[in-house]
Amino acid sequence: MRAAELDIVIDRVSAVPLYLQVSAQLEEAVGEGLLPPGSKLGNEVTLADHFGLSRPTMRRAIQQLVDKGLVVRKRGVGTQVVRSHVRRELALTSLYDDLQHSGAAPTTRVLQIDTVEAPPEVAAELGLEAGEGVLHLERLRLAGGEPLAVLRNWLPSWTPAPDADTLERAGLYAFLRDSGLSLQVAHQEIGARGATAQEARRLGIRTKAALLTMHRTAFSDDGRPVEVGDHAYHPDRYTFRTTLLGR
Amino acid sequence: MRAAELDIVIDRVSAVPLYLQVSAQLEEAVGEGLLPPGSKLGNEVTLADHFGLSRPTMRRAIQQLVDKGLVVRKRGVGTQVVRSHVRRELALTSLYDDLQHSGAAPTTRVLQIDTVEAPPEVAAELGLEAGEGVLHLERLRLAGGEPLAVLRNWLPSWTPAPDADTLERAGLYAFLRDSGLSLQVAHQEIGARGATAQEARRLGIRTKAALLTMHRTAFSDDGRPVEVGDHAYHPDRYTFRTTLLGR
DNA sequence: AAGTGGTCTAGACCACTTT
DNA sequence: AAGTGGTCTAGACCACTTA
Repeated sequence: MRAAELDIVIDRVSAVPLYLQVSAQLEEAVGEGLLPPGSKLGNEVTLADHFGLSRPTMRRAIQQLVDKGLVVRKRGVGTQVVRSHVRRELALTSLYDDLQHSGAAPTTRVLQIDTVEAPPEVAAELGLEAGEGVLHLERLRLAGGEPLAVLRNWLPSWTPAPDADTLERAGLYAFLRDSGLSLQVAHQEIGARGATAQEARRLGIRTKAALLTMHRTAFSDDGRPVEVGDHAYHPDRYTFRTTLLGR
Repeated sequence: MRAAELDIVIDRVSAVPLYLQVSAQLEEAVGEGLLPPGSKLGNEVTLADHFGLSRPTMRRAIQQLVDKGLVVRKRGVGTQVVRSHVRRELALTSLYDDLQHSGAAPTTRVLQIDTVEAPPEVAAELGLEAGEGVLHLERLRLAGGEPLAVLRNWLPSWTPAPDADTLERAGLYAFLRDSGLSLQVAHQEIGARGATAQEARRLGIRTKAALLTMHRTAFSDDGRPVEVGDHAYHPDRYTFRTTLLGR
């Protein structure tokens, strides 16, 4: 099926941008197999016309799919659905959100909430003086009752402070969002190392067993660092998925 | 300094798109500290005017920086440089390219090149029948003489076949690029596990020690899968860096 | 009220691929 | 030659933030 034959509904009253309305419905069509791997979408101008959009808007909708790794475009040829099963992308959400969306019934056990002197590296990343007071969180994330990850986080003292109850109900990112702090970008580094005795105990693995680690600094929409995270994942129960784009 | 005061040179004859010319020079300015963390860029309309560009083009240049996690934008406020040291982004390049750019003097030892029956999972990912013949590569990547990663790759039989010499000189991605195969998108999954005895021997670590793993499927610009990679990295010598964008 | 970025339009010209 | 995506322009109107 060509994209032009799809049932795309456009609501010009909605607050959702047109290009997102279209790209979301195209993405759904790819997911449902209405646009099977290898099929062509049809050219931008025709599609724009068909849906009653300008070419830039239609183009932007398609670009969304390119950025997600769902389709590829080639000048002179056209736009085709990538011949692969779709994978969930890596987005700026918390592990809690991720799990909730995948229906894995995540729960959180708060191990510690306290104010500490910022360790030098954390202070540097948060743009604070060494030894300045920061909020320190330590949580155990579980899915289906099984331990999934040990989460350590540091927040500068100007941020609102969550309590254990909030964290166990909603996750850190949701709390920050609800506090009016919109996290816009994060830099993260993914690696591996052996588990410490404490981590091994908490995750139910052997000491020195492989551990998947993620270190992250997240920034609010005014560019200030808001959170440093240092997480350790059970290697059999978590992986990171990303889509890479060339040229 | 505001971006409007920067020495931005625009060459309208160049084949490089204007928005890339501008974003590259802005990125450089951020890297050099001419636009320090927290500083404002100035509004789009003024900048576009100043550089003699239309607003959409100027906007696209700035969007490039947003996508790289260098700046954040906020409606009603402006565009500010993120308060962080810049990190290299995760791009669709080979490990070989990565190392070469960082000046770490990478070398490659080809351990094996042969044609094998595709393992079921690889066949599925390459869109082949199980047992179909595929090219199988096994390489050891070193940096500064130290083993860095064990690289296993599978390519469908319709792709050109590199020889050991080519792989040791240029890397797999460069070879494919030179063969006219442009890799446009890749889906990858990053995880951790314990090293097998063979991997441990090759990387100079202990059996069952932590290993950083990456599994990848790369697609050409016509959407066909071109390569499956299964890599194991020395955990002390390699990490993955990514930038995440929200909302 | 003034300033900012977010979205959308309706064109234009070009580079590349295929027929 | 025909068809495709890539780039660029010159506007318009809107939503949000700050003063």
